Amino acid sequence: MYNILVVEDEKEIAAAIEIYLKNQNYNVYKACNGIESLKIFNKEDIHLILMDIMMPEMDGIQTVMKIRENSTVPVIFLSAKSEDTDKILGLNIGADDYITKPFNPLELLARVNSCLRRYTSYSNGVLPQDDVIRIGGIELNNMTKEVLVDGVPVKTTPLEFKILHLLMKNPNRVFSIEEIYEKVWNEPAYNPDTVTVHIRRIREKIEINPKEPKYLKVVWGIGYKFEG
Amino acid sequence: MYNILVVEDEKEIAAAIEIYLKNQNYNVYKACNGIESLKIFNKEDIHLILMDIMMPEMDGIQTVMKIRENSTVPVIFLSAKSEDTDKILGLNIGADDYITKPFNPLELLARVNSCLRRYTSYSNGVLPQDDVIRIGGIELNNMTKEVLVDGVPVKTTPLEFKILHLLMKNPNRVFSIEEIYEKVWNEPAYNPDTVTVHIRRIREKIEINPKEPKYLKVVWGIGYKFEG
DNA sequence: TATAATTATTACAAATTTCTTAAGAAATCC
DNA sequence: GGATTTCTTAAGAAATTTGTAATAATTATA
Repeated sequence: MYNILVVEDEKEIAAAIEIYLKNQNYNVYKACNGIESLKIFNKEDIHLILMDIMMPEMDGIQTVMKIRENSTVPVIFLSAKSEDTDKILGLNIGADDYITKPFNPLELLARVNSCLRRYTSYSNGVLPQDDVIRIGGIELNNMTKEVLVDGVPVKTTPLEFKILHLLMKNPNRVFSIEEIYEKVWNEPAYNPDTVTVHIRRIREKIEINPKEPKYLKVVWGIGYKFEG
Repeated sequence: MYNILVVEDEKEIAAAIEIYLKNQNYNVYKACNGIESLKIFNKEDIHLILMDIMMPEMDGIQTVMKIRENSTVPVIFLSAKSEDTDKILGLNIGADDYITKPFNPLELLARVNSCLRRYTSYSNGVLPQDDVIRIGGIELNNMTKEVLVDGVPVKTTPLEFKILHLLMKNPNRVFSIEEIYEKVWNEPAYNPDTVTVHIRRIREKIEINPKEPKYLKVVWGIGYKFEG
Protein backbone atom coordinates (compact mmCIF):
# COMPACT_ATOMS: atom_id res chain seq x y z
CA MET A 1 0.00 0.00 0.00
CA TYR A 2 1.64 3.19 -1.14
CA ASN A 3 1.25 6.60 0.45
CA ILE A 4 0.88 9.43 -2.01
CA LEU A 5 1.00 13.07 -1.02
CA VAL A 6 -1.08 15.38 -3.21
CA VAL A 7 -0.10 19.04 -2.95
CA GLU A 8 -2.66 21.20 -4.70
CA ASP A 9 -4.41 24.41 -3.68
CA GLU A 10 -7.52 23.92 -5.80
CA LYS A 11 -9.76 21.78 -3.64
CA GLU A 12 -11.81 20.27 -6.51
CA ILE A 13 -8.76 19.10 -8.39
CA ALA A 14 -7.26 17.64 -5.23
CA ALA A 15 -10.51 15.84 -4.48
CA ALA A 16 -10.69 14.45 -8.00
CA ILE A 17 -7.14 13.16 -7.85
CA GLU A 18 -7.86 11.62 -4.50
CA ILE A 19 -10.78 9.67 -5.95
CA TYR A 20 -8.73 8.33 -8.85
CA LEU A 21 -5.90 7.25 -6.60
CA LYS A 22 -8.07 5.70 -3.90
CA ASN A 23 -9.80 3.65 -6.58
CA GLN A 24 -6.41 2.21 -7.41
CA ASN A 25 -5.88 1.39 -3.74
CA TYR A 26 -3.39 4.14 -3.02
CA ASN A 27 -3.37 5.89 0.33
CA VAL A 28 -3.77 9.64 -0.15
CA TYR A 29 -2.58 12.58 1.94
CA LYS A 30 -3.56 16.07 0.89
CA ALA A 31 -1.87 19.43 1.44
CA CYS A 32 -3.04 22.73 0.02
CA ASN A 33 0.27 24.56 0.15
CA GLY A 34 4.01 23.97 0.31
CA ILE A 35 4.45 24.53 4.01
CA GLU A 36 1.70 22.12 4.93
CA SER A 37 3.14 19.55 2.55
CA LEU A 38 6.54 19.73 4.23
CA LYS A 39 4.94 19.06 7.60
CA ILE A 40 3.10 16.00 6.31
CA PHE A 41 6.13 14.77 4.44
CA ASN A 42 8.30 14.98 7.53
CA LYS A 43 5.80 13.07 9.60
CA GLU A 44 4.44 10.40 7.25
CA ASP A 45 6.17 7.78 5.20
CA ILE A 46 5.44 9.20 1.75
CA HIS A 47 6.29 7.13 -1.32
CA LEU A 48 5.39 9.63 -4.03
CA ILE A 49 4.47 13.30 -4.28
CA LEU A 50 2.11 14.92 -6.78
CA MET A 51 3.01 18.59 -6.63
CA ASP A 52 1.26 21.54 -8.17
CA ILE A 53 3.70 24.20 -9.33
CA MET A 54 1.55 27.28 -8.87
CA MET A 55 0.59 27.71 -5.23
CA PRO A 56 0.29 30.49 -2.65
CA GLU A 57 2.82 30.86 0.19
CA MET A 58 5.56 28.62 -1.11
CA ASP A 59 5.43 27.41 -4.70
CA GLY A 60 5.94 23.83 -5.78
CA ILE A 61 9.47 24.32 -6.99
CA GLN A 62 10.66 25.85 -3.73
CA THR A 63 8.95 23.07 -1.86
CA VAL A 64 10.61 20.33 -3.88
CA MET A 65 13.96 22.02 -3.43
CA LYS A 66 13.49 21.89 0.32
CA ILE A 67 12.49 18.24 0.12
CA ARG A 68 15.44 17.44 -2.12
CA GLU A 69 17.82 18.68 0.54
CA ASN A 70 17.44 15.39 2.31
CA SER A 71 15.25 13.06 0.34
CA THR A 72 15.07 11.41 -3.07
CA VAL A 73 11.35 10.64 -2.94
CA PRO A 74 9.85 10.62 -6.46
CA VAL A 75 7.97 13.79 -7.42
CA ILE A 76 5.54 14.37 -10.26
CA PHE A 77 4.79 17.99 -11.07
CA LEU A 78 1.36 19.26 -12.04
CA SER A 79 1.13 22.51 -13.94
CA ALA A 80 -1.09 24.65 -16.09
CA LYS A 81 1.84 25.70 -18.23
CA SER A 82 2.95 23.41 -20.98
CA GLU A 83 6.09 25.06 -22.17
CA ASP A 84 8.88 22.69 -22.98
CA THR A 85 11.49 24.69 -21.11
CA ASP A 86 9.55 24.34 -17.89
CA LYS A 87 9.25 20.65 -18.48
CA ILE A 88 12.94 20.09 -18.90
CA LEU A 89 13.86 22.42 -16.08
CA GLY A 90 11.39 20.77 -13.75
CA LEU A 91 13.10 17.47 -14.32
CA ASN A 92 16.46 19.07 -13.61
CA ILE A 93 15.69 19.87 -9.98
CA GLY A 94 14.80 16.27 -9.36
CA ALA A 95 11.27 15.84 -10.50
CA ASP A 96 10.55 12.41 -11.93
CA ASP A 97 7.76 13.40 -14.24
CA TYR A 98 5.56 16.24 -15.33
CA ILE A 99 1.86 16.44 -16.15
CA THR A 100 0.10 19.48 -17.61
CA LYS A 101 -3.39 20.46 -16.58
CA PRO A 102 -6.03 19.66 -17.62
CA PHE A 103 -4.87 16.09 -17.51
CA ASN A 104 -6.40 12.81 -18.42
CA PRO A 105 -7.07 10.73 -15.27
CA LEU A 106 -5.78 7.62 -16.98
CA GLU A 107 -2.58 9.39 -17.91
CA LEU A 108 -2.14 10.50 -14.31
CA LEU A 109 -2.57 6.97 -13.03
CA ALA A 110 -0.25 5.57 -15.65
CA ARG A 111 2.51 7.96 -14.67
CA VAL A 112 2.01 7.36 -10.97
CA ASN A 113 2.20 3.61 -11.46
CA SER A 114 5.24 3.81 -13.68
CA CYS A 115 7.00 6.19 -11.33
CA LEU A 116 6.46 3.94 -8.32
CA ARG A 117 7.50 0.86 -10.28
CA ARG A 118 10.67 2.53 -11.42
CA TYR A 119 11.54 3.81 -7.96
CA THR A 120 10.83 0.62 -6.05
CA SER A 121 12.69 -1.45 -8.59
CA TYR A 122 15.98 0.21 -7.91
CA SER A 123 15.38 0.73 -4.24
CA ASN A 124 14.85 -3.00 -3.84
CA GLY A 125 18.36 -4.20 -4.38
CA VAL A 126 20.74 -1.29 -4.12
CA LEU A 127 20.04 1.72 -1.99
CA PRO A 128 20.83 5.12 -3.45
CA GLN A 129 24.34 5.87 -2.24
CA ASP A 130 23.36 9.34 -1.13
CA ASP A 131 21.51 7.89 1.81
CA VAL A 132 24.66 6.83 3.64
CA ILE A 133 27.33 9.32 4.51
CA ARG A 134 30.49 8.15 6.18
CA ILE A 135 33.20 10.48 7.35
CA GLY A 136 35.91 9.34 9.70
CA GLY A 137 34.34 7.15 12.33
CA ILE A 138 30.87 8.62 11.87
CA GLU A 139 28.31 6.93 9.68
CA LEU A 140 24.95 8.48 9.01
CA ASN A 141 22.11 6.61 7.34
CA ASN A 142 19.37 8.89 6.09
CA MET A 143 17.06 5.98 5.25
CA THR A 144 16.98 4.45 8.71
CA LYS A 145 17.96 7.70 10.49
CA GLU A 146 20.68 5.77 12.25
CA VAL A 147 24.01 7.16 13.37
CA LEU A 148 27.00 4.94 14.00
CA VAL A 149 30.03 6.17 15.93
CA ASP A 150 32.92 3.80 15.31
CA GLY A 151 30.35 1.17 14.44
CA VAL A 152 28.35 1.70 17.62
CA PRO A 153 24.76 2.89 17.11
CA VAL A 154 23.86 6.15 18.79
CA LYS A 155 20.39 7.55 19.34
CA THR A 156 19.77 11.02 17.97
CA THR A 157 16.70 13.23 18.13
CA PRO A 158 15.12 14.39 14.85
CA LEU A 159 16.66 17.86 15.05
CA GLU A 160 20.06 16.54 16.00
CA PHE A 161 19.92 14.22 13.01
CA LYS A 162 18.95 17.01 10.63
CA ILE A 163 21.76 19.27 11.80
CA LEU A 164 24.31 16.50 11.59
CA HIS A 165 23.03 15.53 8.17
CA LEU A 166 23.33 19.07 6.88
CA LEU A 167 26.89 19.43 8.08
CA MET A 168 28.02 15.97 6.98
CA LYS A 169 26.51 16.44 3.53
CA ASN A 170 28.92 19.34 3.07
CA PRO A 171 32.01 18.34 5.02
CA ASN A 172 34.47 21.13 5.81
CA ARG A 173 32.08 23.78 4.65
CA VAL A 174 31.42 26.33 7.37
CA PHE A 175 27.77 27.06 8.14
CA SER A 176 26.81 30.10 10.16
CA ILE A 177 24.38 29.55 13.03
CA GLU A 178 21.79 31.52 11.09
CA GLU A 179 22.29 29.33 8.04
CA ILE A 180 21.92 26.15 10.08
CA TYR A 181 18.73 27.45 11.61
CA GLU A 182 17.21 28.41 8.30
CA LYS A 183 18.01 25.13 6.61
CA VAL A 184 16.98 22.86 9.47
CA TRP A 185 13.98 24.72 10.87
CA ASN A 186 12.78 26.29 7.61
CA GLU A 187 12.15 29.56 9.42
CA PRO A 188 13.84 32.93 9.23
CA ALA A 189 13.55 34.03 12.87
CA TYR A 190 15.87 32.24 15.23
CA ASN A 191 17.60 32.18 18.56
CA PRO A 192 21.29 31.36 18.21
CA ASP A 193 21.30 29.62 21.59
CA THR A 194 18.99 26.95 20.28
CA VAL A 195 21.46 25.87 17.64
CA THR A 196 24.35 26.10 20.08
CA VAL A 197 22.65 23.80 22.54
CA HIS A 198 21.90 21.23 19.84
CA ILE A 199 25.49 21.34 18.65
CA ARG A 200 26.58 20.68 22.19
CA ARG A 201 24.28 17.65 22.44
CA ILE A 202 25.46 16.23 19.15
CA ARG A 203 29.03 16.60 20.34
CA GLU A 204 28.18 14.72 23.50
CA LYS A 205 26.98 11.83 21.35
CA ILE A 206 29.57 11.64 18.60
CA GLU A 207 32.74 13.04 20.16
CA ILE A 208 35.05 11.25 22.54
CA ASN A 209 35.75 14.55 24.25
CA PRO A 210 33.02 17.12 23.55
CA LYS A 211 35.25 19.94 24.77
CA GLU A 212 37.87 19.13 22.16
CA PRO A 213 35.75 18.04 19.24
CA LYS A 214 37.38 16.02 16.51
CA TYR A 215 34.55 16.31 13.99
CA LEU A 216 32.07 19.03 14.89
CA LYS A 217 34.31 22.05 15.01
CA VAL A 218 33.59 25.69 15.63
CA VAL A 219 35.10 28.31 13.36
CA TRP A 220 35.21 31.27 15.64
CA GLY A 221 33.06 34.21 14.66
CA ILE A 222 31.77 32.35 11.60
CA GLY A 223 30.01 29.14 12.48
CA TYR A 224 30.34 25.35 12.61
CA LYS A 225 31.61 22.69 10.28
CA PHE A 226 31.97 18.94 10.14
CA GLU A 227 35.62 18.25 9.57
CA GLY A 228 36.54 15.24 7.53
CA MET B 1 30.78 27.69 -3.98
CA TYR B 2 29.82 30.65 -6.07
CA ASN B 3 29.02 34.14 -4.85
CA ILE B 4 26.14 35.81 -6.65
CA LEU B 5 25.28 39.47 -6.26
CA VAL B 6 21.58 40.28 -6.68
CA VAL B 7 20.90 43.94 -7.43
CA GLU B 8 17.19 44.64 -7.16
CA ASP B 9 15.27 47.43 -5.48
CA GLU B 10 12.07 45.46 -4.92
CA LYS B 11 12.65 43.63 -1.67
CA GLU B 12 10.17 40.80 -2.29
CA ILE B 13 11.67 39.91 -5.64
CA ALA B 14 15.17 40.02 -4.22
CA ALA B 15 14.11 37.79 -1.34
CA ALA B 16 12.52 35.28 -3.69
CA ILE B 17 15.61 35.12 -5.87
CA GLU B 18 17.72 34.67 -2.78
CA ILE B 19 15.69 31.63 -1.74
CA TYR B 20 16.02 29.98 -5.14
CA LEU B 21 19.76 30.56 -5.31
CA LYS B 22 20.49 29.55 -1.74
CA ASN B 23 18.62 26.32 -2.30
CA GLN B 24 21.03 25.61 -5.11
CA ASN B 25 23.90 26.23 -2.72
CA TYR B 26 24.88 29.58 -4.11
CA ASN B 27 26.09 32.28 -1.79
CA VAL B 28 23.91 35.37 -2.16
CA TYR B 29 24.71 39.04 -1.63
CA LYS B 30 21.95 41.60 -2.03
CA ALA B 31 22.06 45.26 -3.01
CA CYS B 32 19.05 47.49 -3.53
CA ASN B 33 20.71 50.05 -5.78
CA GLY B 34 23.64 50.53 -8.11
CA ILE B 35 25.88 52.38 -5.67
CA GLU B 36 25.46 49.76 -2.99
CA SER B 37 26.13 47.03 -5.52
CA LEU B 38 29.44 48.61 -6.51
CA LYS B 39 30.54 48.67 -2.88
CA ILE B 40 29.74 45.01 -2.40
CA PHE B 41 31.30 44.07 -5.71
CA ASN B 42 34.54 45.78 -4.77
CA LYS B 43 34.66 44.09 -1.41
CA GLU B 44 33.49 40.56 -2.10
CA ASP B 45 34.63 37.99 -4.56
CA ILE B 46 31.58 38.00 -6.83
CA HIS B 47 31.26 35.38 -9.57
CA LEU B 48 28.01 36.50 -11.17
CA ILE B 49 25.67 39.50 -11.02
CA LEU B 50 21.90 39.51 -11.42
CA MET B 51 21.08 43.13 -12.18
CA ASP B 52 17.73 44.83 -12.36
CA ILE B 53 17.66 47.48 -15.07
CA MET B 54 15.16 49.87 -13.52
CA MET B 55 16.45 51.20 -10.22
CA PRO B 56 16.61 54.49 -8.34
CA GLU B 57 19.90 56.38 -7.90
CA MET B 58 21.94 54.64 -10.57
CA ASP B 59 20.29 52.36 -13.10
CA GLY B 60 21.46 48.88 -13.97
CA ILE B 61 23.07 49.77 -17.26
CA GLN B 62 25.13 52.62 -15.77
CA THR B 63 26.17 50.34 -12.97
CA VAL B 64 27.32 47.57 -15.30
CA MET B 65 29.26 50.12 -17.34
CA LYS B 66 31.14 51.12 -14.19
CA ILE B 67 31.80 47.49 -13.39
CA ARG B 68 32.94 46.80 -16.94
CA GLU B 69 35.70 49.39 -16.55
CA ASN B 70 37.76 46.83 -14.72
CA SER B 71 35.97 43.51 -14.65
CA THR B 72 34.51 40.93 -16.99
CA VAL B 73 32.31 39.30 -14.38
CA PRO B 74 29.23 37.73 -15.99
CA VAL B 75 26.06 39.79 -15.69
CA ILE B 76 22.44 38.72 -16.22
CA PHE B 77 19.93 41.55 -16.56
CA LEU B 78 16.45 41.46 -15.07
CA SER B 79 13.79 43.73 -16.52
CA ALA B 80 10.08 44.31 -16.69
CA LYS B 81 10.40 45.48 -20.27
CA SER B 82 10.68 42.94 -23.02
CA GLU B 83 11.42 45.25 -25.91
CA ASP B 84 14.13 44.09 -28.21
CA THR B 85 15.98 47.39 -28.10
CA ASP B 86 16.61 47.04 -24.41
CA LYS B 87 17.64 43.49 -24.98
CA ILE B 88 20.22 44.35 -27.59
CA LEU B 89 21.46 47.30 -25.61
CA GLY B 90 21.86 45.13 -22.59
CA LEU B 91 23.87 42.55 -24.44
CA ASN B 92 26.03 45.17 -26.13
CA ILE B 93 27.40 46.61 -22.95
CA GLY B 94 28.55 43.23 -21.83
CA ALA B 95 25.60 41.46 -20.33
CA ASP B 96 25.72 37.71 -20.67
CA ASP B 97 22.01 37.10 -20.58
CA TYR B 98 18.67 38.77 -20.11
CA ILE B 99 15.53 37.71 -18.26
CA THR B 100 12.19 39.51 -18.37
CA LYS B 101 9.96 39.78 -15.32
CA PRO B 102 7.88 38.01 -14.28
CA PHE B 103 10.27 35.15 -14.71
CA ASN B 104 10.04 31.46 -14.04
CA PRO B 105 12.32 30.54 -11.13
CA LEU B 106 13.56 27.50 -12.96
CA GLU B 107 14.45 29.57 -15.98
CA LEU B 108 16.41 31.91 -13.75
CA LEU B 109 18.31 29.03 -12.21
CA ALA B 110 18.97 27.45 -15.57
CA ARG B 111 20.45 30.67 -16.94
CA VAL B 112 22.55 31.24 -13.85
CA ASN B 113 23.90 27.71 -14.04
CA SER B 114 24.61 27.93 -17.73
CA CYS B 115 26.22 31.33 -17.40
CA LEU B 116 28.56 30.16 -14.67
CA ARG B 117 29.38 27.00 -16.59
CA ARG B 118 30.15 28.94 -19.72
CA TYR B 119 32.24 31.50 -17.89
CA THR B 120 34.36 29.09 -15.93
CA SER B 121 34.98 26.93 -18.99
CA TYR B 122 36.66 29.66 -20.96
CA SER B 123 38.34 31.44 -18.10
CA ASN B 124 41.41 29.28 -17.81
CA GLY B 125 42.80 29.73 -14.36
CA VAL B 126 41.81 33.37 -14.02
CA LEU B 127 38.66 32.65 -12.07
CA PRO B 128 39.17 30.12 -9.32
CA GLN B 129 36.98 27.04 -9.73
CA ASP B 130 36.34 27.02 -6.02
CA ASP B 131 37.11 29.52 -3.36
CA VAL B 132 40.79 28.67 -3.02
CA ILE B 133 43.51 31.26 -3.50
CA ARG B 134 47.08 30.01 -3.49
CA ILE B 135 50.08 32.30 -3.67
CA GLY B 136 53.55 31.07 -2.85
CA GLY B 137 53.32 28.86 0.20
CA ILE B 138 50.06 30.40 1.38
CA GLU B 139 46.73 28.79 0.61
CA LEU B 140 43.45 30.40 1.58
CA ASN B 141 40.13 28.56 1.35
CA ASN B 142 37.14 30.83 1.65
CA MET B 143 34.64 27.99 1.97
CA THR B 144 36.27 26.24 4.88
CA LYS B 145 37.89 29.46 6.17
CA GLU B 146 41.14 27.57 6.36
CA VAL B 147 44.60 28.99 5.85
CA LEU B 148 47.52 26.72 5.04
CA VAL B 149 51.13 27.88 5.36
CA ASP B 150 53.36 25.47 3.48
CA GLY B 151 50.62 22.90 3.88
CA VAL B 152 50.28 23.42 7.61
CA PRO B 153 46.90 24.68 8.82
CA VAL B 154 46.96 27.93 10.74
CA LYS B 155 44.14 29.37 12.81
CA THR B 156 43.03 32.89 11.93
CA THR B 157 40.43 35.14 13.50
CA PRO B 158 37.55 36.43 11.35
CA LEU B 159 39.14 39.85 10.87
CA GLU B 160 42.53 38.43 10.10
CA PHE B 161 40.97 36.18 7.51
CA LYS B 162 39.10 39.04 5.89
CA ILE B 163 42.20 41.20 5.63
CA LEU B 164 44.29 38.38 4.24
CA HIS B 165 41.55 37.51 1.77
CA LEU B 166 41.33 41.08 0.55
CA LEU B 167 45.06 41.33 -0.03
CA MET B 168 45.46 37.87 -1.56
CA LYS B 169 42.54 38.44 -3.92
CA ASN B 170 44.53 41.28 -5.40
CA PRO B 171 48.16 40.20 -5.12
CA ASN B 172 50.76 42.93 -5.52
CA ARG B 173 48.15 45.65 -5.38
CA VAL B 174 48.89 48.13 -2.62
CA PHE B 175 46.06 48.95 -0.25
CA SER B 176 46.26 51.99 1.99
CA ILE B 177 45.47 51.47 5.64
CA GLU B 178 42.33 53.52 5.19
CA GLU B 179 41.25 51.39 2.25
CA ILE B 180 41.78 48.19 4.18
CA TYR B 181 39.76 49.56 7.04
CA GLU B 182 36.87 50.63 4.85
CA LYS B 183 36.67 47.37 2.93
CA VAL B 184 37.03 45.05 5.90
CA TRP B 185 35.14 46.95 8.59
CA ASN B 186 32.76 48.69 6.22
CA GLU B 187 32.97 51.88 8.25
CA PRO B 188 34.45 55.25 7.39
CA ALA B 189 35.95 56.24 10.75
CA TYR B 190 39.05 54.35 11.74
CA ASN B 191 42.18 54.18 13.81
CA PRO B 192 45.27 53.26 11.77
CA ASP B 193 46.79 51.44 14.71
CA THR B 194 44.02 48.88 14.59
CA VAL B 195 44.92 47.78 11.08
CA THR B 196 48.62 47.86 11.87
CA VAL B 197 48.12 45.54 14.80
CA HIS B 198 46.13 43.10 12.74
CA ILE B 199 48.76 43.11 10.01
CA ARG B 200 51.32 42.33 12.66
CA ARG B 201 49.25 39.43 13.93
CA ILE B 202 48.75 37.99 10.46
CA ARG B 203 52.49 38.22 9.86
CA GLU B 204 53.13 36.30 13.03
CA LYS B 205 51.00 33.50 11.66
CA ILE B 206 52.03 33.29 8.01
CA GLU B 207 55.60 34.59 7.94
CA ILE B 208 58.69 32.68 8.98
CA ASN B 209 60.22 35.92 10.21
CA PRO B 210 57.55 38.57 10.85
CA LYS B 211 60.19 41.31 10.95
CA GLU B 212 61.29 40.53 7.42
CA PRO B 213 58.03 39.57 5.77
CA LYS B 214 58.16 37.55 2.58
CA TYR B 215 54.49 37.95 1.66
CA LEU B 216 52.77 40.70 3.61
CA LYS B 217 54.91 43.69 2.72
CA VAL B 218 54.66 47.31 3.63
CA VAL B 219 55.03 49.99 0.97
CA TRP B 220 56.30 52.90 2.94
CA GLY B 221 53.95 55.87 3.12
CA ILE B 222 51.34 54.10 1.01
CA GLY B 223 50.11 50.90 2.56
CA TYR B 224 50.36 47.12 2.46
CA LYS B 225 50.34 44.48 -0.22
CA PHE B 226 50.49 40.72 -0.56
CA GLU B 227 53.45 39.95 -2.76
CA GLY B 228 53.20 36.96 -5.03
C1' DT C 1 72.66 64.18 11.18
C1' DA C 2 68.56 65.78 13.19
C1' DT C 3 63.84 65.81 12.85
C1' DA C 4 59.34 64.53 11.60
C1' DA C 5 56.44 61.13 9.96
C1' DT C 6 55.29 56.41 9.55
C1' DT C 7 55.25 51.76 10.94
C1' DA C 8 56.25 48.02 14.55
C1' DT C 9 55.76 45.96 18.98
C1' DT C 10 53.72 44.95 23.23
C1' DA C 11 50.60 44.43 26.93
C1' DC C 12 46.29 44.98 28.73
C1' DA C 13 41.36 46.24 28.81
C1' DA C 14 37.03 45.87 26.49
C1' DA C 15 33.91 43.62 23.62
C1' DT C 16 32.18 39.70 21.51
C1' DT C 17 31.17 34.96 20.89
C1' DT C 18 30.66 30.47 22.42
C1' DC C 19 29.92 27.10 26.23
C1' DT C 20 27.50 25.11 29.93
C1' DT C 21 23.81 24.26 32.79
C1' DA C 22 19.28 23.90 34.19
C1' DA C 23 14.45 24.71 34.32
C1' DG C 24 10.20 24.95 32.10
C1' DA C 25 7.46 24.38 27.71
C1' DA C 26 6.08 21.61 24.07
C1' DA C 27 5.55 17.59 21.73
C1' DT C 28 5.21 12.68 21.57
C1' DC C 29 4.22 8.16 23.22
C1' DC C 30 1.80 4.72 25.79
C1' DG D 1 -4.36 11.47 30.85
C1' DG D 2 0.05 10.72 32.58
C1' DA D 3 4.84 9.76 31.60
C1' DT D 4 8.61 10.40 28.77
C1' DT D 5 11.25 12.52 25.50
C1' DT D 6 12.59 16.49 23.02
C1' DC D 7 12.99 21.39 22.43
C1' DT D 8 13.53 26.23 23.77
C1' DT D 9 15.01 29.85 26.55
C1' DA D 10 17.85 32.24 29.68
C1' DA D 11 21.70 33.51 32.43
C1' DG D 12 26.24 33.34 33.96
C1' DA D 13 30.88 31.39 32.96
C1' DA D 14 34.57 30.71 29.96
C1' DA D 15 37.13 31.50 26.02
C1' DT D 16 38.52 34.19 22.21
C1' DT D 17 38.92 38.18 19.59
C1' DT D 18 39.41 43.04 19.00
C1' DG D 19 40.71 47.83 20.14
C1' DT D 20 43.69 51.07 22.45
C1' DA D 21 47.51 53.32 23.97
C1' DA D 22 52.17 53.82 25.14
C1' DT D 23 56.69 53.11 23.48
C1' DA D 24 60.17 51.57 20.23
C1' DA D 25 62.00 51.17 15.76
C1' DT D 26 62.35 52.52 11.07
C1' DT D 27 62.24 55.48 7.06
C1' DA D 28 62.17 59.84 4.58
C1' DT D 29 63.54 64.52 4.23
C1' DA D 30 65.68 68.85 5.12
